Amino acid sequence: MTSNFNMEHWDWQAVTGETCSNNDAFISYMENPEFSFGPLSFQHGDEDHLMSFPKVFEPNPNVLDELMEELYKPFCPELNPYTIPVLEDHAEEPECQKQQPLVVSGTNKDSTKPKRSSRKKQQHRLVKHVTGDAGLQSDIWSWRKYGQKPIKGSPYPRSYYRCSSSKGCLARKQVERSCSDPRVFIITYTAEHNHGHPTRRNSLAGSTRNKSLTVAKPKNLAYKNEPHEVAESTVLSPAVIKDESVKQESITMEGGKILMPDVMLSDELVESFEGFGDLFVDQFPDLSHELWFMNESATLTGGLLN
DNA sequence: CGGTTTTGACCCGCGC
DNA sequence: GCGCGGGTCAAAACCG
Repeated sequence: MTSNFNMEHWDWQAVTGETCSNNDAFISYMENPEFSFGPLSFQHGDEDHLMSFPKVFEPNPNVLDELMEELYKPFCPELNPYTIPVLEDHAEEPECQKQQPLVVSGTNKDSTKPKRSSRKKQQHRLVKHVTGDAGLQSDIWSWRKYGQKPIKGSPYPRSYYRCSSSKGCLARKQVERSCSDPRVFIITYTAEHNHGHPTRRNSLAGSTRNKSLTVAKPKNLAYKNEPHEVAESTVLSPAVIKDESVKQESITMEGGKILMPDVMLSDELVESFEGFGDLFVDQFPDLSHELWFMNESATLTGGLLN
């Protein structure tokens, strides 16, 4: 969002629209007008699509109708001239980081526990490419890291996170650096949140330790013959994990229900909301917690940049 | 105290 | 059948 863009010029009620009543979609629509992110992937029926917006776009209130049409196109692929089909496994992804199908449930140490489902059962996956050094973004969900593994062919390990916003939530995400562009982080989301957006984040206790980001060479036999020099880890500080800059947002559309796996807010958007809070709350009292989130995001951003 | 990260071990699918 | 590679578990340590 450019600095001369005034959020107050927007007809927020119109942008929300009657077909977009939930908060998730609303926030996404708020993000869309910026058009500053790259390709936008989304799913419609069984097909994945990739849509590209202009990199530079300065919304003009006078063309709101046109913008509205553009905004709704992600959810109506047949209307979107930018739509192109994409492969399940992120076609442009380097070979070294193509993923195996994911496993759903836990281990089988205990025979009473449910067995892992077949890896052939491809779970629905959403892939985002983000940059961690450009703008700082926030992830509304709370994630708890539960594992990290070195990836063959990539100098960077992959980190595994599960949603800690709600117990029993199956949502997971994987974070890894792109081996082709270390500035780019590849975030893969699997499963869906079975709960609404948290009205507040979980405690940050234990999440702010300041340890070295380097990763010890794995001792697993599987890697004993591999000079796995981890020069720069995929491990991010918790704040960075929650403040990735989104280059690509994924949207799932199933049976007419719009599912937002995650909502990433641009730093420019956060800036736009400075001084806009009162107006926002007046018009959307139900979304006041989102505003709280954006304010916190701005705080996090400042803290990281200092 | 309740949340997190770290990390070695374990488990499983798949290719050979 | 075996080994590799990737995903998860769980104990320990850490943090507010």
